[in-house]
Amino acid sequence: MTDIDTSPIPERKRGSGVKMVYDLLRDEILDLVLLPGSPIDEVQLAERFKMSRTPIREALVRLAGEGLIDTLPNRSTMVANIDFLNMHTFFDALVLMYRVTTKLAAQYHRPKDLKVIRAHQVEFAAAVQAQDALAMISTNAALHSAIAEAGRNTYFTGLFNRLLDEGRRMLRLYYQSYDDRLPQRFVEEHDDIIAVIANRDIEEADRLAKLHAEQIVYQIQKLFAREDRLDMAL
Amino acid sequence: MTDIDTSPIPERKRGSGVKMVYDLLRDEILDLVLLPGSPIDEVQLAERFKMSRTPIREALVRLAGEGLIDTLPNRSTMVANIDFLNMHTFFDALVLMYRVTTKLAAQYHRPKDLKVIRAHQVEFAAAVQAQDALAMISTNAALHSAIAEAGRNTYFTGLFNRLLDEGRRMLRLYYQSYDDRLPQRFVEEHDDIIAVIANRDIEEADRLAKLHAEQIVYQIQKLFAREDRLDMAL
DNA sequence: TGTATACTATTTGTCGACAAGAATTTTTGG
DNA sequence: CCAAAAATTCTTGTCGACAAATAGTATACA
Repeated sequence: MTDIDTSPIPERKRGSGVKMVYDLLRDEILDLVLLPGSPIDEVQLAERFKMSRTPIREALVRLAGEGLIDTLPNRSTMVANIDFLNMHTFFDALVLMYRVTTKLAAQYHRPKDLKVIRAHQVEFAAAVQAQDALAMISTNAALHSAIAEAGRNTYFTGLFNRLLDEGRRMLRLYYQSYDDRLPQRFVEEHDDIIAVIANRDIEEADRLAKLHAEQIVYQIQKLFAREDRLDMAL
Repeated sequence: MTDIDTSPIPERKRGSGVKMVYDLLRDEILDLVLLPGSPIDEVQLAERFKMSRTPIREALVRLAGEGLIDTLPNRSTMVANIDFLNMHTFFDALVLMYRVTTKLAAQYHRPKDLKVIRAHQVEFAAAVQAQDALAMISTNAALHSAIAEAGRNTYFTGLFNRLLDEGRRMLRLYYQSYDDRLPQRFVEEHDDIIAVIANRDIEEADRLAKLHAEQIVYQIQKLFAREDRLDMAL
């Protein structure tokens, strides 16, 4: 008697395939499992997910739309590179979105939003406590994304989430070593920001968000500068 | 001798089909040739463009990514509706992008950018002179898009262009009659804005852009209010 | 007559295959 | 031995067809 392929879960629901591939590839790109510049092979993915190339390609088109992969016509497609030369444009956009989303959250949030926001803040504090740099990045992003949601402007949340994703990718490059940690100060700043949102103090929300964002940008730049020096030493 | 199908241009270059369908559908949606809510039939499009459904679907996925069409899983796909209820979020985003892109243009523009910007302004002035409302909309969008390009921040230009597209769609709804015209004042405001950009006066660029944007928003809201009254009269 | 069920039809999601371009290797000519 | 041309391999873009899901229609039953 020969072995019969008793595939555990060969049945996929119609239409779920694209989303599964999209989500997984997206995570792998943002977590740097797939490094920037590495090629993406449709056939390989088709084999890996046990499906035809058609849904794979649809997922890739979506990712290309978000700028996570680059597609050269009739040629290879690869994970988008990180543009370190124009980093300041990223920081400009990030700071502005921090400010405007926090401001709008102070203006339009509902009681239920605060519960969600505070839950994320608890997780962020725990990550800082545990000195888990990677967890800090993701919980910080989740917290600010929740604040943006409370502002209820899809145009801003859309751009902001995109920026947070891109930031997650950049920081992964530098936090590989796990030996860095964001200062406790950020936890307190978050608490202050949440407080002014709850108080609906719009001007103060803008001011604190600006300071907070600039602190984070400064922190990142300091990190990059240190790495640059290490690179030069080699 | 029977008629032979001497199709004029049956040959399409490999890979050009998707872009062609995407561009054309995009224009038709933004120009309201395809009205919001109207269904999109893949098979019909495939026949119309004389190609298989695969490239059609790829174009549709891209359009969905930009929010121009809505896709219900396993069901119909249709042109995205315009969200009149949350119009203020659109205006918020539009005003902010007007400001920040103008500001960055004052900061980072190069001589060549000004030439392009001024050319667009000439076209806008001509449209106002000709009292061609539709041309005013598109030339105004082109002008501000060019200003944004001079600011050299892809995150902002991306969101801004998206907003301008959405605005183009909204205004088409109200400018069908061709009997409206933007005031000459906007031409002068544009001239002032271009002047401060050329002078690299960042603060003044922000101030003028804010005033200009709020004027435009006010104009649009006035237009909508009038239409609402007409609707109610029916 | 109204409602629930079965059937049909339309539309979408997926598949395997083929063909066009580009990259790579092999062959040919100097 | 090297360079240009030819052949091959490999990947992508497109196609026609099939199958699943849903909508619409007809039928059966109370």
